[in-house]
Amino acid sequence: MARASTTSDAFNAVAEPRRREILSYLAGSERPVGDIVTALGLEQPSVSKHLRVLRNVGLVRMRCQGRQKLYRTNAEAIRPLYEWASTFERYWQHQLNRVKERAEAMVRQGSAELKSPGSIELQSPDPNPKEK
Amino acid sequence: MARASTTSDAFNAVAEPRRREILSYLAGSERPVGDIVTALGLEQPSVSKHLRVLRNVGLVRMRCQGRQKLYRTNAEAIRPLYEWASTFERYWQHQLNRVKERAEAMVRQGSAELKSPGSIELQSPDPNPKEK
DNA sequence: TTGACATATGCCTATATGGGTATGTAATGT
DNA sequence: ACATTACATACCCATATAGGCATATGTCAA
Repeated sequence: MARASTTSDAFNAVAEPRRREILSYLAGSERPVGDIVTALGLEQPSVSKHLRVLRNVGLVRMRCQGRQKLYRTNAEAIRPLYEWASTFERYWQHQLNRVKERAEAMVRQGSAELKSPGSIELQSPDPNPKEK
Repeated sequence: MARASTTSDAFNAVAEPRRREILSYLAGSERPVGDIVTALGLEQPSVSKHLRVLRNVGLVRMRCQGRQKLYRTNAEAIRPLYEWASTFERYWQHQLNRVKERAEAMVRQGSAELKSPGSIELQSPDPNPKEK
């Protein structure tokens, strides 16, 4: 079978970069579709489709006002993502400690294996370092 | 064009439910592929492919040990998701306050529009309530 | 070397998508 | 009524899957 439908859940809906941009843009204040089109530089039908997906999973709410439709992001629907990610918080804290400890140990024994003890790379570590 | 590649970033990789399961399973301790297969009840080639995707975006690390390969989730790579989601934290708190205020106002004036003031639905609100 | 075990890849298929373009529809203006 | 504005849909197409199955690769054991 193919990939799961983007309309299935927030995780899939948010996997699309443009939809994340839309969500950020619509956070805080409601806006008509046209504003999104000009703000993000996308084609109008494209925006409509993304909004459709976002609406289906509850990530945005819509309200009609005359001939325009005002959208705003429903932040509440992002919470499940937040909670899932925070499940791993304790683990990345562990990793932080492990790295720090190893770094300090190396510094103590004057090892040159660590290039710059003051700027330990944590944001984008090498995906697959040779361990041992 | 089609949807963005799942190997492009963590958001896409995590959109797949099975991959989320794998990440949870591999959080905390490293495990050989076989364990994942039996634990999650997936086909071995399927697991290998998911691991490949997860590795490409840095969500898991791999280490060889004899004829097995030990995988563990790299929690650090989940942080960007966490941070993105937490961007919306202030908004869902706003919504919380708004709902609470309305609820309290209704309770004060004895309105019956709110069925049960004590259990305000926040987790899965109606995606598109008729506003006005 | 031969064989068993642990994983990774290759290949094929059905499907879901996102972009682009054209068109449908509803609301407002003249 | 007619034109215009603001969106939503329909349709077509190229593409990236994910699943299932067969097979290749790498490692250890006898």
